[in-house]
Amino acid sequence: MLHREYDPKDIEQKWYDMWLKKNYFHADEDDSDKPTYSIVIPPPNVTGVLHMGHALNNTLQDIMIRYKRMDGYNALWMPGTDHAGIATQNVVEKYLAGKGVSRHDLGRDAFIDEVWRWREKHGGLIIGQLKRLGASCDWERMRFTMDEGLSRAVRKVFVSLYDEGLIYRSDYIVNWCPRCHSAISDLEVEHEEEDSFLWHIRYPLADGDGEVVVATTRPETMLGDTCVAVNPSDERYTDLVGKEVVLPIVNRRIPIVADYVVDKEFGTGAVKITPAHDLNDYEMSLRHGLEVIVIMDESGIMNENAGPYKGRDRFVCRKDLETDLEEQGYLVDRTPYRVPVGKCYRCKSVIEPYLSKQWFVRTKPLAEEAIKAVQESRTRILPKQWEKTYYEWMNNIRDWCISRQIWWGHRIPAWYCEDCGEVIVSETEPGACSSCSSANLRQETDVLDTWFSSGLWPFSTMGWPDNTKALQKFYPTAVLITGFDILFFWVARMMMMGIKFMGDVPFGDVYLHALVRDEQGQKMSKSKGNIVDPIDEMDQYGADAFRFALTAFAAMGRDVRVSDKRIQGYRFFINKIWNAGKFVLSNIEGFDPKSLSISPDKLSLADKWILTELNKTIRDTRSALDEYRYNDAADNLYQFTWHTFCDWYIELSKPMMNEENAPYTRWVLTHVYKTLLELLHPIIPFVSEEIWQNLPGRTSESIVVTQYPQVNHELDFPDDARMMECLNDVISGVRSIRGETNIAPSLVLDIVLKVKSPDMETLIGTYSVFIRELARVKGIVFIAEGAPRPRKCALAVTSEVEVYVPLEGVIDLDKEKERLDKLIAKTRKDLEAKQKKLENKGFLEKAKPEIVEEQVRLKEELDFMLERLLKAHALLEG
RNA sequence: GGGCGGGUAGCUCAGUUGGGAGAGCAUCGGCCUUACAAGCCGAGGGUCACAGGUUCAAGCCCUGUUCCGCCUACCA
Repeated sequence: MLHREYDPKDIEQKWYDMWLKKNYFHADEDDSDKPTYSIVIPPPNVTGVLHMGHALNNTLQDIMIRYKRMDGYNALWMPGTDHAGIATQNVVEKYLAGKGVSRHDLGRDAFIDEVWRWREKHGGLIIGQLKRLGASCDWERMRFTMDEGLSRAVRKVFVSLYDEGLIYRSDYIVNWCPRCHSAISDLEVEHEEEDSFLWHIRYPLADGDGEVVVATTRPETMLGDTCVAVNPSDERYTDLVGKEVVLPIVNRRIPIVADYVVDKEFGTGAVKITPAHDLNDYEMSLRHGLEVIVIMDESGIMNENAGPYKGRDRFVCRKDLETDLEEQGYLVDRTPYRVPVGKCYRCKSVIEPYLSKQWFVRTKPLAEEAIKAVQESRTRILPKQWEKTYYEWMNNIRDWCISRQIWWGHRIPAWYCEDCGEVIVSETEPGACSSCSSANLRQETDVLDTWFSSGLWPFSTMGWPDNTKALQKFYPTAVLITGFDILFFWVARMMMMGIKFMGDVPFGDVYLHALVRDEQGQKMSKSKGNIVDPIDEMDQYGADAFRFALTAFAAMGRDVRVSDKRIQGYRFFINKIWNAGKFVLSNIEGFDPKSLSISPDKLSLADKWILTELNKTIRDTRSALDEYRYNDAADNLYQFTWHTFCDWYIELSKPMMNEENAPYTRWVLTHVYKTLLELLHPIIPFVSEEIWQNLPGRTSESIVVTQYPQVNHELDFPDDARMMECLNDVISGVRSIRGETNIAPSLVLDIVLKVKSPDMETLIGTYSVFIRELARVKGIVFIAEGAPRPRKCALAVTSEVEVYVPLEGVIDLDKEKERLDKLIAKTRKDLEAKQKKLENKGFLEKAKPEIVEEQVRLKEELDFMLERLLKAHALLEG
């Protein structure tokens, strides 16, 4: 029996524990009977806590996995966490700072030990939260990107790409975060426009008179200038090319060169070139063989090359330099200017383009294959509009900087020979130099970008590089479900790596869901203070209501806005389901559905109707889930549960409970409700299980492993369903009259029905109990089609029936007139539009015949209604 | 600069080959009808951003305008 009131706290933990105990979530690679369905989880940061994005993402995955598991698939959901290099290192460093210790105090090995300890202590948090949400991952397969197995995969891939020349080490301008003390990839830089200035600075010619004025947004970099460039076709400067200017303050002589990339229109048409601190400038320096001068250290502090500014922070230097330039007459102008500023996505520090030696992946050849895979539909990207974005990025892909100057991560498997300088890249530590046999080797201290290891996730988690049974069984995965924000970071890289090392795409579908925003559509962030905590939501409304809300929000390709109000609305929905369960259970005590054999002749019209509606819901829900139309699935189920099953069928079933066919009603009631719970289970696992376990006629021990509902063609009665709709229309008609003319609900009415055919009269006669109970009617009198209409009645017209409610002594005549006036006006309007359409020759000639036919039918219906309404109105007067 | 998405009821949003404008919440009126007042019954409310075009027919397709949001970019 169910508790009187639904309380999520009573049931969620209980069932999750049971599911784990029964090992339902485990997918067996030796099971050869079932078709396979697999998903790998986007691994959350090991130090992270569950946020709304995770909640949405994992709810959507869980829905697919539970659906497929119930539907007979060998369904694997591979779980795990990501070591999140920079993020985790930052967290642990902050923790240590609280104790007054820096990572340098500890040293590399001790610090890494500290991070592992941190992970032991806090790494399980988010996993527990996923369980709270109901995630049905195969937990015994839990992986971590720093596990020995996955680390082996990383080394193998690195060495293999290096041997092929697809990984190389080179000096290049990278995005340097002076706070993280590391290079980061292009993707990890966030661009923002900020108010700043454009400085115009005078560079005097070295010999004789004259000067060149350059414009810059970063004046401090002039300390590292090694030339001034102009466009070769710029006549203003033709004579100056080849001459030298003197760099103010530092008094270095630098040449004026001509280069085609210089924009004549911008500023003065002359640009200062700082090869060590700007990508364009660096590339230009290669073309012209220029000197390269690094003027800052790794913390963004000016170094000895900055002369008098040595030791000052880069922004302090900018200010001081400006003052000095002005005092010495070099500053020509300073105008307000919007500049794009790159910031570290982790710590928001301003990124410094910085010349350093880094490791890169040559991505072009990998990207080509990844593009082809999507073009050939071996992988589908959904919603489709993201395909273009994917192509765009892949086509313009730049080499990927994979080295990070931090400690927490996969250490790059490269060693340098201290004697001969040879670089040895190897999966295992080499004993001696491959070139000179020296044992004097030093390992690379850099670690790899975290995304390098996540890029291998779909196969490294399954045991690669060993050719495991899991790989054979579950690779490629069916779908990757993730947020669009990591399409490049992660999805693109998995595509490249999967194709390269497995020879096959990592997933058949990529479903990209939207980002979760707050009610105002703002991105959630700690600084804005608009974070909605999923755990709070679950505490307040229960995991099921929360999941259902997320599912209903997840319209394809749209932002997801969380609204407390809506989540609460779905909490009420769960409550509705619960109460319906109480109703069902209280009416089937001692009833055994298996004792009955169901045949159509035993079923009432209402039974046939609800069974037909159920089939439709099964069809719609399945196709919605198959196509990742989550909100459609949720909406369909919501509509059917509340407004079809509860509002109508349960009410219809009440009077049937006392009839002789009551057992069949009980059967249908139980069957429909049980099926409904099964349809809902992937979305609301806990409450569906709780109620389902109380129902009779179960054939498995848990809803988790019961067959997902299939359309039952033997219990499909579309014609009967239409008849039932007619009856419902009569009920609605009476209710509408009641509502609008202020008839007291306690007043039981007599009505007169005028029907089109004797068949209809028989049908209504047979099921008049429905009308009597649901519309609160006592006497029903039928009159024939040709008979005179009763006077002084309110009228409701349906497509098949005219419903007369005698007014005298019952209702307000004027109210009814008003009501009819409104109806007449509306019907007239509809009719006019319809008529116009049907008088249009073009329509009759060109529209599809079935469309025309339909329009004619609708027009006739409107004609019929209007005529009745007008007559009723006239009769009111009499 | 390039690309993408959006502007539909007071609010938040659905609307799948072009063919009767929808939901939830809010609002108004009436109900303790024995599963549920976290509920039931009834009702009101929209020139589908704007302007053109294609079509017999446009919220939906095309063009332009405008306003928002996001992604991307080496114009100092």
